[in-house]
Amino acid sequence: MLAVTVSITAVALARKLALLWRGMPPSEASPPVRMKDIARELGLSVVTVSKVFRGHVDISEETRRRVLARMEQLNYRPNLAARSLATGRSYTMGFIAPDLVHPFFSELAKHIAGAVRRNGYHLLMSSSQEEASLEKEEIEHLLARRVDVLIVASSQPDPGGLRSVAERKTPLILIDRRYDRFPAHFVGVDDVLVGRLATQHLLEQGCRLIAYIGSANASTSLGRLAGYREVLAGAGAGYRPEYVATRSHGDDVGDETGYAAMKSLLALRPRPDAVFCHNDPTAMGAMKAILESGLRIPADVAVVGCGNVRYSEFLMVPLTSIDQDCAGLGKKAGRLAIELLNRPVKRPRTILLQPTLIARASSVAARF
Amino acid sequence: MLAVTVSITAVALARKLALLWRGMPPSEASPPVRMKDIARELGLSVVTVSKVFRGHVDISEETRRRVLARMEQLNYRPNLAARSLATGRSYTMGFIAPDLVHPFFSELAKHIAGAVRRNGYHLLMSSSQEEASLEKEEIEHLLARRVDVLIVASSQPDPGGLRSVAERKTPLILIDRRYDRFPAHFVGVDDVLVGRLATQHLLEQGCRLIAYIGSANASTSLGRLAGYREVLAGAGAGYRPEYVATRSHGDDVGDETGYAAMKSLLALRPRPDAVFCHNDPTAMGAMKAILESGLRIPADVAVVGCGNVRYSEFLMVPLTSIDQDCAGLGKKAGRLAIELLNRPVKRPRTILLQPTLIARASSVAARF
DNA sequence: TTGAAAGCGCTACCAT
DNA sequence: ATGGTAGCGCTTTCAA
Repeated sequence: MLAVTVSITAVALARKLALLWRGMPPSEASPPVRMKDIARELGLSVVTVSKVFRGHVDISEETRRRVLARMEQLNYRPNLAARSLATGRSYTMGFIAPDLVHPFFSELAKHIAGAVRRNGYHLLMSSSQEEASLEKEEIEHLLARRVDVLIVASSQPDPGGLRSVAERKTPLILIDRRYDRFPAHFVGVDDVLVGRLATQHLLEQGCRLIAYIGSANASTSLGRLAGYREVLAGAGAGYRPEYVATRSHGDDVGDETGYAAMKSLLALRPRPDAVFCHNDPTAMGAMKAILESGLRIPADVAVVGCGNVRYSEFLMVPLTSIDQDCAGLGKKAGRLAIELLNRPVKRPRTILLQPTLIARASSVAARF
Repeated sequence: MLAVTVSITAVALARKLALLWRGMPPSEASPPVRMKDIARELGLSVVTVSKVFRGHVDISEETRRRVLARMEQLNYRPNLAARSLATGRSYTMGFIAPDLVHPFFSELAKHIAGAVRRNGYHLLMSSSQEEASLEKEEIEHLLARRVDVLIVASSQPDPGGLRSVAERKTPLILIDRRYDRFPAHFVGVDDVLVGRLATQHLLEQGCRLIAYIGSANASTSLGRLAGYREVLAGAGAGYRPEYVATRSHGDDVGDETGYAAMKSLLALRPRPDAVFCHNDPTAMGAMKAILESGLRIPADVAVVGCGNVRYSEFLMVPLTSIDQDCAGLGKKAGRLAIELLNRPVKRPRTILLQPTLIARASSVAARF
């Protein structure tokens, strides 16, 4: 009997080694270790093993040691599907952005992920391509996956589409873009201030005919527009509706939108001598349009963007931009998310970070 | 009895409406609908409901209709944790890249996600920050989550770190970066050809002293270097080791690496009259260094990057770059991943796409 | 300090 | 065509 066992084992081992030798994985990998396996080996119950794993206190030091040691050896990893089913938590958060290739949102994703990582949380990310319907679909998809928290930089024109989420028990955190009087947590910057900073800066550079390129979809764009108008009004510089370009079509490609919008603005008389763009990709497109028209930046037209995206300084003309502290936003959102897992659902919290202007060549001393 | 029931329902409804009215979510959302609920309502068994949901054939048209109708009404969503536990699949794939803010990789992620989306798959994404140890950690993390497929743009200096993955049953797809004689699927471009295209192009522009900036970590960089050397040798243009800069430290910030490397290269005599950078962020850094030194692009130094990243044309000087068909890579990888879910594990497949050169101002007619 | 039992929601297998 | 039974691997509750 023993001989037979040995010989079978030997054959199996030989086969395995042969496969490894040829650089191939074994045809049948050993199935993952389960608590049951460890329990049986150590003559304990599954419950005890589970308790040790979760750091429960009513376990003797001796037992704990043995279990942990064995887990280490076998490289035990809990089956999260099983755990999810039992606990009702997925240890997963959803993050939806209009465009994950836009450096602002990918940077955001990176920092959120970093903030929740230590708590064993992973991010399921989706891109809505700046389309409200796709966003709704993705929200449903993530909700079906039972994400524990949903973080959304929303593309909904109004909060109606998010209403159904708010009605479920999954906590919802809006980031960057928000809706007034909508019962969800919010992490972002003061967009009106963003608009003020940018416009004020352009005025200080001597610009007088300041245009704005925004998007009709995004709340951020509206806030920035408000700040822009406010400062213009205060300066007596006059607000001209024709200097404001806000497209409503889904622009997950801000650069193209910015290019087209700037082309139109440049055709106006008097021609604008500055443009404030509601995000950096849009500003890139605008800069391209300006240079193509044979005009100089900032001498003929000064440009200010927003987001202070990673590659801003490598653009045609280094881009002045409003920094939104992307890293800060991500971290705050991540921390808030973790907090919401345990705390009872309190009233919506709003976290606002301060935007700051980073001056670069695209605007500095435009008129001098 | 009926009266009582009605009154309870009415009270509950009123409470719910009151809450909605105030714009707040109901304090306790109704728990998700389960197959059990639908089965009970319709006087069927859970099994039948399950079969309908999964499009099984042995179901009467009548039953199917009723079940689907009810599911629609109740907006039924399966509990994926339960399904995972029962099937052993997570309906999730892992994607690890050196840097998800790098537009090349975020674009890749976007297309992979798009390709697997219709199959009900979501992507768990992680960034390894170009560090081998972090990558290993993330791999373990994703494996613990039982992702069904793992797609990795690896930062390992050698495949040793991936060996343990290859030995498990989770299919592994390497993307962009690969290792010779390593038993994993691969989707990428022919990197030697990339190097040839870039170098050949620069020679054709009249450049003779062509430098290379790469990374010691990435297989891609080595392949491109090989192509570069090959062409230089063939042209009798001579290969000068001092013109090759490959840093080994983790450069998830290619732009800084490129900047520093270019600074050194510019100090050489004779000074290079062209530089081929193994990716676009590196090229951005290099361009900055060149312009800062008061030199012109391409007249003094021509630049070619690789990746043809979304914003390449908006840079200081529109950047000539080797396009790797990012969208194609993503789609191919996604399709392969789906295929691997069902097919038995066959021998590693290699999918190579053709790179193409996109000429822009940073290199064109450099010497004329 | 330990563990038996029950159950999370779904699917696989095999009867009927 | 339909459904009963038996899990999947883990946590929760409560008894020992």
